[in-house]
Amino acid sequence: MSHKLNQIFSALADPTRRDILMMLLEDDMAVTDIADPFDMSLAAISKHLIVLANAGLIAQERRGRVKWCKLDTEGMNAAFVWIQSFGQLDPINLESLEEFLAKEHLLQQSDLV
Amino acid sequence: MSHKLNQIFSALADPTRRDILMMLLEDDMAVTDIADPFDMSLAAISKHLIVLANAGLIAQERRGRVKWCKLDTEGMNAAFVWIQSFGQLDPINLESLEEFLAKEHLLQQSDLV
DNA sequence: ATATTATTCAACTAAATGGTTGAATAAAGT
DNA sequence: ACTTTATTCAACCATTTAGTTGAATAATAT
Repeated sequence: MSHKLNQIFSALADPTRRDILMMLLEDDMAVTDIADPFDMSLAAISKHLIVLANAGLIAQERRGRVKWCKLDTEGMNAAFVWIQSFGQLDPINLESLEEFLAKEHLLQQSDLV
Repeated sequence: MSHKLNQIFSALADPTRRDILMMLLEDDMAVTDIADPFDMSLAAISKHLIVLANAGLIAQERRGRVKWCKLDTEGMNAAFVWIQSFGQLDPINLESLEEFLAKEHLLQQSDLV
């Protein structure tokens, strides 16, 4: 588990990789198209994609000669959950929010983190 | 801004540093006390703390010969906000949660992200 | 069959990272 | 004054990382 968080956070630490994730929010993309806007070799982008895939931040599927890349929520979720469980967050205090919602029976316990 | 996210995520990518942050959830601590449970030199921990401080994840204040370390929410919040703004998250859909709470007037708009 | 397109592999390089040790600094206690 | 305690600095080392280039593989198009 922890070693996956290592991979996830370290994948997110690179601005090129964060940019790629943002691009994939729009739509699934082929490797070449992802590489296009970057001032960097295709091989470099290919490596970045492998890092993202190993972290569970994207999924890749080969169709013909094209390898399609799409977001995988697993990695991002793991990061989100860790930070969330850490608490101490200004914008929304999730701990108390969860407590509140649980009390109000607005959501089932199982729906919460 | 982006360069701060680099520092934050890269700081979070190391398990020792994540452990340190968890320890600081309990209470503020001196460098030596933080180092104690780790099978690692004091100097190594000192470096980890500098990385955490540069990322805005902890704040350090020297009092006498002791340097006290405490959590700084700034870094964690920045990471949280980035992931949040990214959307696509399973466990709690914050967008709709915010909308819901706003509608219900349970929280003021200004309390939300 | 041949050329083009999509992607990765392999070998290399420069820089960053995470650790070590021993010495240095600085404050407090005796 | 001297010693102990708290922390960092400096120099070093091994490993990882992010990039490069050129060749290799594999599928599609002509």
